[in-house]
Amino acid sequence: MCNSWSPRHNGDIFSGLNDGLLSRAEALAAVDISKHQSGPQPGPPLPQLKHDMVYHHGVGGPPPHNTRPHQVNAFLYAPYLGKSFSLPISVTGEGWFLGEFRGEVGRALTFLDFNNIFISCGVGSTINQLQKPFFSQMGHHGMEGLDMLEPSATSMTTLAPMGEGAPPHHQLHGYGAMNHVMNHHHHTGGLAHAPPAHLVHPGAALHPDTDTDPRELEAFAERFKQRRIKLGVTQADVGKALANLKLPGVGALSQSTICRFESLTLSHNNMIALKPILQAWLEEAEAQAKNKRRDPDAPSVLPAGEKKRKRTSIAAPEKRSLEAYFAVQPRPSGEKIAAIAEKLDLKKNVVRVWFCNQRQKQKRMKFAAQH
DNA sequence: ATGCATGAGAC
DNA sequence: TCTCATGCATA
Repeated sequence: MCNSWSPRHNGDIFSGLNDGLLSRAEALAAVDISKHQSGPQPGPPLPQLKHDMVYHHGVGGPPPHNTRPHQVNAFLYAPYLGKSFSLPISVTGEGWFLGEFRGEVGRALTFLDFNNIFISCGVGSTINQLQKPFFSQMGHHGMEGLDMLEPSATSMTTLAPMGEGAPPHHQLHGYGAMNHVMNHHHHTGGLAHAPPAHLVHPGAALHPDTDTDPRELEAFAERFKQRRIKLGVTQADVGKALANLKLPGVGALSQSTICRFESLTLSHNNMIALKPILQAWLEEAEAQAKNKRRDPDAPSVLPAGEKKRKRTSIAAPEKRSLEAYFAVQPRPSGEKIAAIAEKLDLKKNVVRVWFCNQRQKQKRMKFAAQH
């Protein structure tokens, strides 16, 4: 297949682009036809490919037809992210669209969309044909105008992820460096930090290395869930029961938190702080179960419904734009947040909170990724 | 299970 | 104004 694509040598793809194109293009996609090695190309640094990507190019099949889409494995380079990706794209006479859209790649691409980027295919005869915005064929409204929100376009060719002088922030150190920062109290349960060792259940491990080890936490979380289920207790039940443990400074928790603990979607520090508490509950619960002593449950009187919080829902197109911008600048200034909010017709606070939550999520993901 | 929100405390 | 631990509401 792909005959009409006369596979040119990949090595020249980047250097072959003229300055005009380079200055404007924020991402380059070089079609990596099956015969080609899908590995890094000379020129920009080429990070490893994400493992969560799926490679399924329809190569080897019938020759390309103008009207029938065919898939090729594209090599995409996103300068802003300083990363490269390889992914399958479908090509038609009209243009092309993604074959995969998720994870980091998805973000990179929405990022491209956000900036109204044009992807260039490294195959001579079809470059023009492929120079179309990703989403113009996906029913996505254009993002024209948002470019004004972008960080200085001059550094666009920089390979390192950048963004309006955002400080290094040492966040790459993951949670290791944050273990000492977990010292603030909290309004809800006072669980913000790990309880003093002497308050921890006797059976709890006290050795830092043991309590802190991500793998140990993971193992415990799984054990916890299984035993919890065996006890016939729901996540919400556990949360409430925690208050009955009478551990100093330990109050109830929500189903959300218990769920997140079990699914390891809390921050590392949070996991460490909660582990001994949940472990204490688990052991107590199993002890009571053994004694055949079941609590008739508490009355739990719902304090007359009042302030019903309303959860705003951000529509997919807007969300893609936010993700796009996030990929470029995870920490936009207040002004930019306002600008983004206006462009997307969202409340500024909604946008601000979205970025906050996104950062939290990203931290978790990064941590999980390296463990 | 997860998206959006809140609030205390740290910058 | 941000981070972080959490929670409410909902898909």
